[in-house]
Amino acid sequence: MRMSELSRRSGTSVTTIKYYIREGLLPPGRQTAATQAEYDEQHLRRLRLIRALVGVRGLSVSAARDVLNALAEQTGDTHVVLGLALGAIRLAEEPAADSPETAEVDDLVKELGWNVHEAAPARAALAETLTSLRTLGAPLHWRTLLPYAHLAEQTASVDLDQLDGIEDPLELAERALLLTVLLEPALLALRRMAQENESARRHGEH
Amino acid sequence: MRMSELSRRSGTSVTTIKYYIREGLLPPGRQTAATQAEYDEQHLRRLRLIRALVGVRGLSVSAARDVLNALAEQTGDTHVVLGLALGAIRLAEEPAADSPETAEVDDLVKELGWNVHEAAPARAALAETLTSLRTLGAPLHWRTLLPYAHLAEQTASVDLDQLDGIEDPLELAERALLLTVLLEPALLALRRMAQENESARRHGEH
DNA sequence: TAATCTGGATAGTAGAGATATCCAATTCTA
DNA sequence: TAGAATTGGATATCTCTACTATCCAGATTA
Repeated sequence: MRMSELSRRSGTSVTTIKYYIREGLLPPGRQTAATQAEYDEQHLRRLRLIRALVGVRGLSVSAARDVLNALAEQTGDTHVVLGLALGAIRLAEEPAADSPETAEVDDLVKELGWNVHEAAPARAALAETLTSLRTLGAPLHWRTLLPYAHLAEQTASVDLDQLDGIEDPLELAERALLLTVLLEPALLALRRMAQENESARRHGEH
Repeated sequence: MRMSELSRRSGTSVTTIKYYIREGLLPPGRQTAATQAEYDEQHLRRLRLIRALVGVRGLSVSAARDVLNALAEQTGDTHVVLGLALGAIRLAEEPAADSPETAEVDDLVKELGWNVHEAAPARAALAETLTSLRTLGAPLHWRTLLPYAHLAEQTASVDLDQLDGIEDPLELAERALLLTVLLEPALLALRRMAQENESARRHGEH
Protein backbone atom coordinates (compact mmCIF):
# COMPACT_ATOMS: atom_id res chain seq x y z
CA MET A 1 0.00 0.00 0.00
CA ARG A 2 1.01 3.62 -0.48
CA MET A 3 1.45 6.25 2.16
CA SER A 4 -2.02 7.72 1.62
CA GLU A 5 -3.67 4.37 2.27
CA LEU A 6 -1.53 3.84 5.35
CA SER A 7 -2.66 7.26 6.50
CA ARG A 8 -6.33 6.56 5.85
CA ARG A 9 -6.37 3.13 7.48
CA SER A 10 -4.47 4.28 10.57
CA GLY A 11 -6.24 7.58 11.02
CA THR A 12 -2.90 9.35 11.16
CA SER A 13 -1.97 12.24 8.89
CA VAL A 14 0.64 11.74 6.20
CA THR A 15 2.89 14.37 7.71
CA THR A 16 2.76 12.68 11.08
CA ILE A 17 3.67 9.34 9.53
CA LYS A 18 6.62 10.97 7.81
CA TYR A 19 7.61 12.40 11.17
CA TYR A 20 7.54 8.97 12.79
CA ILE A 21 9.68 7.55 10.01
CA ARG A 22 12.16 10.38 10.44
CA GLU A 23 12.29 9.75 14.16
CA GLY A 24 12.90 6.04 13.68
CA LEU A 25 9.63 4.84 15.22
CA LEU A 26 8.43 3.40 11.96
CA PRO A 27 10.72 1.73 9.41
CA PRO A 28 10.73 3.33 5.93
CA GLY A 29 8.70 1.66 3.19
CA ARG A 30 10.19 -0.60 0.58
CA GLN A 31 11.43 1.72 -2.13
CA THR A 32 9.96 0.90 -5.58
CA ALA A 33 11.18 3.98 -7.44
CA ALA A 34 12.97 7.23 -6.78
CA THR A 35 9.88 8.82 -5.29
CA GLN A 36 7.69 5.82 -4.50
CA ALA A 37 7.65 3.38 -1.62
CA GLU A 38 5.47 0.49 -0.60
CA TYR A 39 4.12 -0.21 2.90
CA ASP A 40 2.63 -3.43 4.26
CA GLU A 41 0.41 -4.65 7.06
CA GLN A 42 3.37 -4.66 9.44
CA HIS A 43 3.67 -0.94 9.03
CA LEU A 44 0.00 -0.45 9.74
CA ARG A 45 0.18 -2.64 12.81
CA ARG A 46 3.24 -0.90 14.12
CA LEU A 47 1.75 2.52 13.46
CA ARG A 48 -1.34 1.63 15.46
CA LEU A 49 0.89 0.40 18.25
CA ILE A 50 2.75 3.69 18.23
CA ARG A 51 -0.48 5.65 18.48
CA ALA A 52 -1.57 3.50 21.40
CA LEU A 53 1.71 3.89 23.28
CA VAL A 54 1.95 7.60 22.65
CA GLY A 55 -1.72 8.48 22.85
CA VAL A 56 -3.26 6.16 25.42
CA ARG A 57 -0.26 5.52 27.60
CA GLY A 58 1.31 8.92 27.11
CA LEU A 59 4.81 7.66 26.30
CA SER A 60 7.22 10.12 24.77
CA VAL A 61 8.18 9.52 21.18
CA SER A 62 11.73 8.57 22.15
CA ALA A 63 10.54 6.12 24.82
CA ALA A 64 8.17 4.55 22.33
CA ARG A 65 11.05 4.16 19.89
CA ASP A 66 13.17 2.38 22.48
CA VAL A 67 10.36 0.00 23.35
CA LEU A 68 9.54 -0.80 19.75
CA ASN A 69 13.15 -1.37 18.80
CA ALA A 70 13.66 -3.71 21.72
CA LEU A 71 10.53 -5.53 20.62
CA ALA A 72 11.63 -5.87 17.00
CA GLU A 73 15.05 -7.22 17.86
CA GLN A 74 13.84 -9.78 20.28
CA THR A 75 12.60 -13.23 19.35
CA GLY A 76 13.88 -15.14 22.35
CA ASP A 77 12.02 -16.83 25.15
CA THR A 78 9.23 -15.33 27.19
CA HIS A 79 11.38 -14.28 30.04
CA VAL A 80 13.82 -12.27 27.98
CA VAL A 81 11.09 -10.72 25.88
CA LEU A 82 9.10 -9.67 28.88
CA GLY A 83 12.17 -8.31 30.57
CA LEU A 84 12.92 -6.16 27.59
CA ALA A 85 9.41 -4.85 27.39
CA LEU A 86 9.59 -3.97 31.06
CA GLY A 87 13.03 -2.49 31.07
CA ALA A 88 12.67 -0.35 28.01
CA ILE A 89 10.35 2.10 29.67
CA ARG A 90 12.14 4.97 31.34
CA LEU A 91 15.36 3.44 30.08
CA ALA A 92 16.98 6.79 29.57
CA GLU A 93 16.70 7.84 33.19
CA GLU A 94 19.83 8.88 34.97
CA PRO A 95 20.89 6.29 37.54
CA ALA A 96 19.42 8.50 40.29
CA ALA A 97 21.57 9.45 43.23
CA ASP A 98 21.72 6.81 45.91
CA SER A 99 19.08 7.87 48.38
CA PRO A 100 18.54 6.13 51.70
CA GLU A 101 15.39 4.77 50.08
CA THR A 102 17.42 2.62 47.71
CA ALA A 103 18.38 0.46 50.65
CA GLU A 104 14.75 0.31 51.75
CA VAL A 105 13.77 -1.02 48.35
CA ASP A 106 16.50 -3.62 48.66
CA ASP A 107 15.06 -4.66 52.01
CA LEU A 108 11.61 -4.94 50.52
CA VAL A 109 12.74 -7.07 47.60
CA LYS A 110 14.75 -9.26 49.92
CA GLU A 111 11.85 -9.75 52.30
CA LEU A 112 9.62 -10.70 49.38
CA GLY A 113 12.23 -13.07 48.06
CA TRP A 114 11.83 -11.66 44.60
CA ASN A 115 14.27 -12.27 41.81
CA VAL A 116 14.64 -8.79 40.39
CA HIS A 117 17.56 -7.43 38.40
CA GLU A 118 19.82 -5.12 40.39
CA ALA A 119 19.56 -2.34 37.80
CA ALA A 120 15.83 -2.62 37.13
CA PRO A 121 14.37 0.85 36.61
CA ALA A 122 11.40 -0.12 38.73
CA ARG A 123 13.66 -0.11 41.78
CA ALA A 124 14.60 3.49 41.17
CA ALA A 125 10.98 4.45 40.53
CA LEU A 126 9.99 2.96 43.85
CA ALA A 127 12.82 4.66 45.71
CA GLU A 128 11.91 7.97 44.15
CA THR A 129 8.35 7.73 45.38
CA LEU A 130 9.52 6.93 48.89
CA THR A 131 11.89 9.87 48.81
CA SER A 132 9.10 12.19 47.73
CA LEU A 133 6.84 11.03 50.49
CA ARG A 134 9.55 11.57 53.07
CA THR A 135 10.31 15.04 51.76
CA LEU A 136 6.61 15.82 52.01
CA GLY A 137 6.64 14.90 55.66
CA ALA A 138 4.55 11.79 55.10
CA PRO A 139 7.18 9.06 55.14
CA LEU A 140 6.10 5.55 54.27
CA HIS A 141 7.93 2.63 55.79
CA TRP A 142 8.77 -0.05 53.27
CA ARG A 143 6.81 -2.58 55.29
CA THR A 144 3.69 -0.59 54.48
CA LEU A 145 4.25 -1.60 50.89
CA LEU A 146 4.17 -5.31 51.67
CA PRO A 147 0.42 -5.77 51.18
CA TYR A 148 0.66 -3.87 47.92
CA ALA A 149 3.55 -6.05 46.86
CA HIS A 150 1.59 -9.21 47.52
CA LEU A 151 -1.26 -7.89 45.43
CA ALA A 152 1.24 -7.02 42.72
CA GLU A 153 2.44 -10.61 42.84
CA GLN A 154 -1.04 -11.87 42.15
CA THR A 155 -1.50 -9.30 39.42
CA ALA A 156 1.69 -10.44 37.75
CA SER A 157 0.48 -14.00 37.95
CA VAL A 158 -2.72 -13.06 36.14
CA ASP A 159 -0.60 -11.20 33.60
CA LEU A 160 1.54 -14.20 32.81
CA ASP A 161 -1.46 -16.50 32.65
CA GLN A 162 -2.66 -14.44 29.72
CA LEU A 163 0.56 -15.09 27.85
CA ASP A 164 0.28 -18.83 28.27
CA GLY A 165 -0.16 -20.78 25.10
CA ILE A 166 1.12 -18.12 22.74
CA GLU A 167 3.70 -19.85 20.57
CA ASP A 168 4.82 -17.26 18.04
CA PRO A 169 7.66 -15.29 19.67
CA LEU A 170 6.79 -12.06 17.93
CA GLU A 171 3.16 -12.26 18.92
CA LEU A 172 4.24 -13.15 22.44
CA ALA A 173 6.50 -10.14 22.64
CA GLU A 174 3.85 -7.77 21.39
CA ARG A 175 1.22 -9.21 23.68
CA ALA A 176 3.55 -8.89 26.66
CA LEU A 177 4.13 -5.29 25.77
CA LEU A 178 0.43 -4.55 25.50
CA LEU A 179 -0.31 -6.26 28.79
CA THR A 180 2.45 -4.51 30.62
CA VAL A 181 2.34 -1.03 29.25
CA LEU A 182 -1.07 -0.46 27.75
CA LEU A 183 -2.93 -2.07 30.61
CA GLU A 184 -1.36 0.24 33.15
CA PRO A 185 -3.85 3.10 32.85
CA ALA A 186 -6.66 0.55 32.97
CA LEU A 187 -5.39 -0.94 36.22
CA LEU A 188 -5.07 2.50 37.76
CA ALA A 189 -8.60 3.28 36.61
CA LEU A 190 -9.84 0.11 38.27
CA ARG A 191 -8.09 1.12 41.47
CA ARG A 192 -9.73 4.54 41.40
CA MET A 193 -13.15 3.04 40.89
CA ALA A 194 -12.56 0.51 43.62
CA GLN A 195 -11.49 3.32 45.95
CA GLU A 196 -14.62 5.26 45.21
CA ASN A 197 -16.72 2.18 45.83
CA GLU A 198 -14.92 1.26 49.03
CA SER A 199 -15.09 4.83 50.27
CA ALA A 200 -18.82 4.91 49.66
CA ARG A 201 -19.22 1.61 51.45
CA ARG A 202 -17.30 2.76 54.51
CA HIS A 203 -18.29 6.37 54.86
CA GLY A 204 -20.78 7.24 52.18
CA GLU A 205 -24.45 7.97 52.36
CA HIS A 206 -25.22 6.52 48.94
CA MET B 1 9.77 33.84 55.52
CA ARG B 2 10.82 35.65 52.34
CA MET B 3 10.84 34.26 48.86
CA SER B 4 14.55 33.51 48.92
CA GLU B 5 14.16 31.34 51.99
CA LEU B 6 11.18 29.59 50.44
CA SER B 7 13.33 28.95 47.41
CA ARG B 8 16.24 27.61 49.41
CA ARG B 9 14.17 25.36 51.64
CA SER B 10 12.19 23.90 48.74
CA GLY B 11 15.05 23.56 46.31
CA THR B 12 13.08 25.47 43.71
CA SER B 13 14.37 28.57 41.96
CA VAL B 14 12.81 31.93 42.75
CA THR B 15 11.69 32.39 39.16
CA THR B 16 9.95 29.03 39.15
CA ILE B 17 8.13 29.90 42.37
CA LYS B 18 6.99 33.13 40.81
CA TYR B 19 5.80 31.15 37.83
CA TYR B 20 3.74 28.83 40.05
CA ILE B 21 2.16 31.81 41.78
CA ARG B 22 1.28 33.35 38.43
CA GLU B 23 -0.26 30.09 37.30
CA GLY B 24 -2.35 29.81 40.43
CA LEU B 25 -0.68 26.69 41.80
CA LEU B 26 0.65 28.51 44.80
CA PRO B 27 -1.21 31.32 46.60
CA PRO B 28 0.61 34.68 46.76
CA GLY B 29 2.37 35.63 49.98
CA ARG B 30 0.93 37.96 52.57
CA GLN B 31 1.86 41.42 51.38
CA THR B 32 3.76 43.47 54.00
CA ALA B 33 4.78 46.41 51.84
CA ALA B 34 4.65 47.49 48.22
CA THR B 35 7.48 45.19 47.25
CA GLN B 36 7.60 42.71 50.12
CA ALA B 37 5.57 39.66 50.95
CA GLU B 38 5.69 37.03 53.64
CA TYR B 39 5.38 33.26 53.13
CA ASP B 40 4.69 30.58 55.72
CA GLU B 41 5.06 26.86 56.25
CA GLN B 42 1.87 26.22 54.29
CA HIS B 43 3.49 27.68 51.24
CA LEU B 44 6.52 25.48 51.66
CA ARG B 45 4.37 22.41 52.13
CA ARG B 46 2.26 23.17 49.12
CA LEU B 47 5.30 23.91 47.01
CA ARG B 48 6.81 20.54 47.86
CA LEU B 49 3.51 18.90 46.99
CA ILE B 50 3.54 20.64 43.62
CA ARG B 51 7.03 19.42 42.89
CA ALA B 52 6.01 15.89 43.79
CA LEU B 53 2.91 15.93 41.61
CA VAL B 54 4.64 17.51 38.65
CA GLY B 55 8.01 15.84 39.01
CA VAL B 56 7.39 12.34 40.35
CA ARG B 57 3.92 11.74 39.00
CA GLY B 58 4.39 13.77 35.84
CA LEU B 59 1.20 15.77 36.13
CA SER B 60 0.88 18.83 33.95
CA VAL B 61 0.89 22.17 35.69
CA SER B 62 -2.77 22.75 34.91
CA ALA B 63 -3.78 19.31 36.19
CA ALA B 64 -1.80 19.91 39.37
CA ARG B 65 -3.60 23.22 39.84
CA ASP B 66 -7.00 21.55 39.51
CA VAL B 67 -6.08 18.90 42.04
CA LEU B 68 -4.67 21.36 44.53
CA ASN B 69 -7.60 23.72 44.26
CA ALA B 70 -10.04 20.88 44.82
CA LEU B 71 -7.97 19.89 47.82
CA ALA B 72 -7.91 23.38 49.31
CA GLU B 73 -11.63 23.93 49.00
CA GLN B 74 -12.57 20.66 50.53
CA THR B 75 -12.87 20.05 54.26
CA GLY B 76 -15.74 17.55 54.21
CA ASP B 77 -15.83 13.89 55.07
CA THR B 78 -13.50 11.20 53.78
CA HIS B 79 -15.72 10.07 51.00
CA VAL B 80 -16.15 13.49 49.43
CA VAL B 81 -12.49 14.37 49.84
CA LEU B 82 -11.30 11.17 48.29
CA GLY B 83 -13.76 11.50 45.44
CA LEU B 84 -12.43 14.94 44.66
CA ALA B 85 -8.86 13.81 44.73
CA LEU B 86 -9.75 11.00 42.36
CA GLY B 87 -11.91 12.92 39.98
CA ALA B 88 -9.66 15.89 39.57
CA ILE B 89 -7.11 14.02 37.54
CA ARG B 90 -7.76 14.15 33.83
CA LEU B 91 -10.72 16.36 34.68
CA ALA B 92 -10.30 18.37 31.54
CA GLU B 93 -10.76 15.43 29.21
CA GLU B 94 -13.43 15.66 26.59
CA PRO B 95 -16.36 13.35 27.38
CA ALA B 96 -14.99 10.87 24.81
CA ALA B 97 -17.24 9.61 22.08
CA ASP B 98 -19.46 6.73 23.15
CA SER B 99 -17.57 3.66 22.02
CA PRO B 100 -18.97 0.15 22.27
CA GLU B 101 -16.51 -0.28 25.11
CA THR B 102 -18.43 2.15 27.28
CA ALA B 103 -21.18 -0.44 27.56
CA GLU B 104 -18.60 -3.08 28.38
CA VAL B 105 -17.34 -1.00 31.27
CA ASP B 106 -20.91 -0.63 32.47
CA ASP B 107 -21.27 -4.40 32.39
CA LEU B 108 -18.08 -4.83 34.36
CA VAL B 109 -19.07 -2.36 37.05
CA LYS B 110 -22.51 -3.93 37.28
CA GLU B 111 -21.09 -7.43 37.62
CA LEU B 112 -18.77 -6.22 40.36
CA GLY B 113 -21.63 -4.46 42.11
CA TRP B 114 -19.52 -1.36 42.49
CA ASN B 115 -20.93 1.99 43.42
CA VAL B 116 -19.15 4.24 40.93
CA HIS B 117 -20.29 7.62 39.70
CA GLU B 118 -21.72 7.55 36.18
CA ALA B 119 -19.40 10.32 35.00
CA ALA B 120 -16.23 9.08 36.71
CA PRO B 121 -13.23 9.73 34.46
CA ALA B 122 -11.91 6.29 35.34
CA ARG B 123 -14.75 4.76 33.32
CA ALA B 124 -13.62 6.63 30.23
CA ALA B 125 -9.99 5.71 30.83
CA LEU B 126 -10.91 2.05 31.01
CA ALA B 127 -13.06 2.21 27.88
CA GLU B 128 -10.25 3.94 26.03
CA THR B 129 -7.81 1.18 26.84
CA LEU B 130 -10.27 -1.48 25.67
CA THR B 131 -10.83 0.44 22.44
CA SER B 132 -7.10 0.64 21.84
CA LEU B 133 -6.64 -3.05 22.37
CA ARG B 134 -9.45 -3.86 19.95
CA THR B 135 -8.02 -1.52 17.33
CA LEU B 136 -4.70 -3.27 17.72
CA GLY B 137 -6.30 -6.58 16.96
CA ALA B 138 -5.85 -7.85 20.50
CA PRO B 139 -9.33 -7.35 21.94
CA LEU B 140 -9.81 -7.98 25.65
CA HIS B 141 -13.17 -9.13 26.90
CA TRP B 142 -14.33 -7.27 29.99
CA ARG B 143 -14.52 -10.54 31.88
CA THR B 144 -10.77 -10.81 31.52
CA LEU B 145 -10.57 -7.75 33.73
CA LEU B 146 -12.48 -9.37 36.57
CA PRO B 147 -9.44 -10.83 38.35
CA TYR B 148 -7.72 -7.47 38.05
CA ALA B 149 -10.79 -5.76 39.43
CA HIS B 150 -10.86 -8.02 42.45
CA LEU B 151 -7.22 -7.25 43.11
CA ALA B 152 -8.02 -3.56 42.74
CA GLU B 153 -10.73 -3.99 45.36
CA GLN B 154 -8.19 -5.33 47.81
CA THR B 155 -5.75 -2.59 46.93
CA ALA B 156 -8.40 0.03 47.59
CA SER B 157 -9.12 -1.59 50.91
CA VAL B 158 -5.47 -1.30 51.90
CA ASP B 159 -5.54 2.31 50.71
CA LEU B 160 -8.46 3.23 52.89
CA ASP B 161 -7.01 1.41 55.88
CA GLN B 162 -4.13 3.85 55.75
CA LEU B 163 -6.50 6.78 56.06
CA ASP B 164 -8.15 5.37 59.14
CA GLY B 165 -7.71 7.37 62.28
CA ILE B 166 -6.76 10.64 60.59
CA GLU B 167 -9.00 13.26 62.15
CA ASP B 168 -7.90 16.54 60.66
CA PRO B 169 -9.85 16.99 57.40
CA LEU B 170 -7.05 18.85 55.67
CA GLU B 171 -4.48 16.26 56.58
CA LEU B 172 -6.92 13.57 55.52
CA ALA B 173 -7.42 15.21 52.16
CA GLU B 174 -3.73 15.60 51.53
CA ARG B 175 -2.96 12.07 52.62
CA ALA B 176 -5.68 10.72 50.35
CA LEU B 177 -4.20 12.65 47.48
CA LEU B 178 -0.72 11.33 48.14
CA LEU B 179 -1.94 7.76 48.44
CA THR B 180 -3.99 7.93 45.29
CA VAL B 181 -1.82 9.91 42.98
CA LEU B 182 1.72 9.71 44.22
CA LEU B 183 1.60 6.02 44.97
CA GLU B 184 0.57 5.17 41.42
CA PRO B 185 4.06 4.96 39.93
CA ALA B 186 5.13 2.90 42.94
CA LEU B 187 2.35 0.39 42.42
CA LEU B 188 3.22 0.08 38.75
CA ALA B 189 6.85 -0.40 39.69
CA LEU B 190 5.87 -3.19 42.08
CA ARG B 191 3.90 -4.84 39.30
CA ARG B 192 6.85 -4.68 36.95
CA MET B 193 9.16 -6.23 39.52
CA ALA B 194 6.61 -8.90 40.32
CA GLN B 195 6.29 -9.67 36.61
CA GLU B 196 10.02 -10.03 36.28
CA ASN B 197 10.12 -12.30 39.28
CA GLU B 198 7.18 -14.41 38.16
CA SER B 199 8.58 -14.65 34.65
CA ALA B 200 11.91 -15.85 36.02
CA ARG B 201 10.12 -18.37 38.21
CA ARG B 202 8.11 -19.79 35.32
CA HIS B 203 10.51 -19.67 32.40
CA GLY B 204 13.83 -18.36 33.57
CA GLU B 205 17.13 -20.04 34.07
CA HIS B 206 18.21 -17.77 36.93
C1' DT C 1 24.17 55.90 52.39
C1' DA C 2 25.35 52.31 49.44
C1' DA C 3 24.87 47.70 48.13
C1' DT C 4 21.73 44.10 48.05
C1' DC C 5 17.30 42.03 47.93
C1' DT C 6 12.30 41.96 47.05
C1' DG C 7 7.82 41.23 44.45
C1' DG C 8 5.71 41.91 40.28
C1' DA C 9 5.53 42.49 35.27
C1' DT C 10 7.05 41.30 30.72
C1' DA C 11 9.69 38.98 27.44
C1' DG C 12 12.39 35.20 25.97
C1' DT C 13 14.01 30.24 25.75
C1' DA C 14 14.24 25.10 24.91
C1' DG C 15 12.27 21.00 23.77
C1' DA C 16 8.53 18.06 22.22
C1' DG C 17 5.34 16.89 18.82
C1' DA C 18 3.63 17.65 15.17
C1' DT C 19 2.37 20.55 10.48
C1' DA C 20 3.12 23.03 6.32
C1' DT C 21 5.46 23.86 2.15
C1' DC C 22 8.23 22.80 -1.64
C1' DC C 23 10.13 19.85 -5.16
C1' DA C 24 11.09 16.54 -8.70
C1' DA C 25 9.64 11.95 -9.89
C1' DT C 26 5.87 8.98 -10.64
C1' DT C 27 1.27 7.29 -11.37
C1' DC C 28 -3.47 7.59 -12.29
C1' DT C 29 -7.34 9.39 -15.43
C1' DA C 30 -9.45 10.65 -19.43
C1' DT D 1 -0.57 10.18 -24.09
C1' DA D 2 -1.39 14.59 -21.97
C1' DG D 3 -2.34 16.63 -17.88
C1' DA D 4 -3.73 16.45 -13.14
C1' DA D 5 -2.92 14.42 -8.87
C1' DT D 6 -0.03 11.91 -5.75
C1' DT D 7 4.27 10.38 -3.84
C1' DG D 8 8.60 10.36 -0.90
C1' DG D 9 11.83 13.21 0.94
C1' DA D 10 13.84 17.49 2.70
C1' DT D 11 13.39 21.69 5.14
C1' DA D 12 10.96 25.21 7.58
C1' DT D 13 7.48 26.57 10.58
C1' DC D 14 4.09 26.19 14.22
C1' DT D 15 1.99 25.41 18.96
C1' DC D 16 2.25 24.27 23.47
C1' DT D 17 4.36 23.55 27.92
C1' DA D 18 7.37 24.57 31.55
C1' DC D 19 10.42 27.32 32.71
C1' DT D 20 14.07 31.23 32.81
C1' DA D 21 15.93 35.91 32.31
C1' DT D 22 15.63 40.79 32.63
C1' DC D 23 14.01 44.95 34.35
C1' DC D 24 12.38 48.10 37.77
C1' DA D 25 10.83 50.74 41.72
C1' DG D 26 10.51 50.10 46.44
C1' DA D 27 12.44 47.88 50.84
C1' DT D 28 16.04 46.08 53.66
C1' DT D 29 20.54 45.30 55.31
C1' DA D 30 25.45 46.42 56.26
